[in-house]
Amino acid sequence: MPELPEVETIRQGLAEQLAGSRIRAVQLRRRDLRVPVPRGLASAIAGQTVEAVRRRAKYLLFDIGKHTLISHLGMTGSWTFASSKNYVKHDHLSFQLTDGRELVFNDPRRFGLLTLVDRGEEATSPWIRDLGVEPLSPEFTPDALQRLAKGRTVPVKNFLMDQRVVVGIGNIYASEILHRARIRPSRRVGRISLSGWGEIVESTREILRRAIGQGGTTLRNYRAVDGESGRFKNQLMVYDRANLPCFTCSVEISARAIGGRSTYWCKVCQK
DNA sequence: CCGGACGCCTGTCGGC
DNA sequence: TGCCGACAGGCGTCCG
Repeated sequence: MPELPEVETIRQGLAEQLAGSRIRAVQLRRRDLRVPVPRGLASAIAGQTVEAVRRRAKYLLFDIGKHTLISHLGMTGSWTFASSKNYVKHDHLSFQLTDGRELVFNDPRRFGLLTLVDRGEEATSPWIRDLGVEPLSPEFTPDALQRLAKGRTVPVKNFLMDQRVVVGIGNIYASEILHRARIRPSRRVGRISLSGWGEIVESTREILRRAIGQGGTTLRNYRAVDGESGRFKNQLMVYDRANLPCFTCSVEISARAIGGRSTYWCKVCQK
């Protein structure tokens, strides 16, 4: 579900709402997520203070006492403040804060991740270790992409979604980025010119930055910590617009599966 | 090493 | 109304 703009929006909400809060108690209601939640997770963080909430790729990193809690939202994970003490279906973990509020992790499909590492040691964990460059960092450059793409035949859309190359881009933003860059999603990466990579870098930064500014994209489940929907849905140019007119040229938007995922593009605007 | 298919799990939606 | 298949914002594993 959530890509970088959604995870970053959640991070900002958590950082505002949570920094300095003390966790009175932790309830772990289900351990069988994508990988089992460590047995000792609840006792390790109960009674501790949340000092920061950081993000790496699509992972949220909560610095709590001597530990860092690593959380991935998978397709349907969410962190929200519960308005009442009534649990709803798929509430797997909750923090009762000393000020009376309660923060809940809910994930119907259980593709999410909750695990613990020593404070600040996430970079060497198997989840984080092999991740590629942050797209909003100075290391995300046309040269770096061209070097990684050299000799490869993957479609550019799959390449942009490969978290070992560049992190945070998922199925929605991959289509949006390539539309803005005027490049077809099926183009083989080894044959894209340096100026093509330049377009991709610029488009990626622009799309992600604007999407963060709009609080992300809500298609169905996604909600920010405060329950707000992402407003970038109104600015999607191609995603979920099969057979509707391209906003640039009025030709019908094309759609087909690439890499097993729904992909949208304009066959006139994108080459 | 690379690229592509598949499975994980639950909910929803459209067609019949 | 009910059933059934397809599909959903991610990612790890397996196979050729």
